[in-house]
Amino acid sequence: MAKKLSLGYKVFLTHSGNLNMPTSPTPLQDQADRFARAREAQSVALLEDYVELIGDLHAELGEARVADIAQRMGVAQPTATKAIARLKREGLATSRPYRGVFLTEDGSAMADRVRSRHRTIVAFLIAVGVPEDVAETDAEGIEHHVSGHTLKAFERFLAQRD
Amino acid sequence: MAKKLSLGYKVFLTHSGNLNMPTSPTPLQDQADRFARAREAQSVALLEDYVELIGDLHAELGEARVADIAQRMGVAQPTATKAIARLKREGLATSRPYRGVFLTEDGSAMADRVRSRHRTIVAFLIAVGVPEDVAETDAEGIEHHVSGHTLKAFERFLAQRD
DNA sequence: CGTGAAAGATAGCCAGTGCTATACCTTCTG
DNA sequence: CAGAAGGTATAGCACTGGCTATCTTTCACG
Ligand SMILES: [Mn+2]
Ligand SMILES: [Mn+2]
Ligand SMILES: [Mn+2]
Ligand SMILES: [Mn+2]
Repeated sequence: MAKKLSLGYKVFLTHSGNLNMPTSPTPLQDQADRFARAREAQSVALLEDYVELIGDLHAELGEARVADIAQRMGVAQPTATKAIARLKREGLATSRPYRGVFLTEDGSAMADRVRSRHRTIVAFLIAVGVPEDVAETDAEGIEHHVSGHTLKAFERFLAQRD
Repeated sequence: MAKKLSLGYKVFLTHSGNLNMPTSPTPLQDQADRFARAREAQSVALLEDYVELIGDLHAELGEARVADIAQRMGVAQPTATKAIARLKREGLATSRPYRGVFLTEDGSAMADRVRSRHRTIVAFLIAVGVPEDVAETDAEGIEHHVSGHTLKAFERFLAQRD
């Protein structure tokens, strides 16, 4: 810690902005936990995007080939292969060499969940005045950091707006 | 590519995000560009969080020590040291061994921008019905993926709501 | 003052996610 | 039905961002 100061109250230092709120100490640990959660979300983000995309490809083309996955993700083919290896390791997908990629039950469930969330967020952004293409771009990153609680709030907003 | 399908327009797909030009929809490339942008946002996210935090620490304690940075980020001290090395490499911060970390003009500007955006997003989430602590957590990840366009939409919403 | 505890730097490990180059397998086509 | 073409796997490199262990420096206090 910086200096010693009278210590003891440092435990109650609140995060950046507030300074105006009266109560809620927001201990140091809370902020660290938030960063940890964001890091965790990030580590899951790639899995989510791949799984959603593989589901899309099956729906559109009847199969998900590595080359298509790589092209749509905007990465080189070996990068996609490596990501698919991780999906398999985590029980989200299977694949037979030179044959394509398939989602497991878990992977399929994740894909549905992720796709639904993606659509809600895009619809919500458009509803608050963001142009569709911008909404689509921002949603691709935002989606991985929106909690169930926030997602519900977005859905409420969309429902009430009509 | 899987199957042959219509192809033919694939020849015109250009790499990299030229964006802004109204010509040709080419949805395939668009999606790849969106993923690329999300990846880019992620690579900047850590810098943004550190820079904002260093600014906060200077405001609260008069200095930013590595131990404080590490504690608030929820990482081990060498991890913070390594991140600070990257900040220095990118011209956002300086530091003197065993002394503390200081933001450059660029770093300071980024901190202000990032802090303002962070607050706007938290306020916006609260305004649509997300509890404060959840808003604070989700914002920590979301903030790095919100474009200027979307941020403006959030600000409009906050202004009109009253 | 001197010194020990705390802060910071450094070394080295690991996993993840990019990349290129190249070898291998399948498929299409003449 | 033999290649050629193209899709896929593999090897190997770079960089980021975690970690622990350990060494060095600073500074507060006895
Ligand atoms: Mn995404
Ligand atoms: Mn998505
Ligand atoms: Mn953040
Ligand atoms: Mn923030």
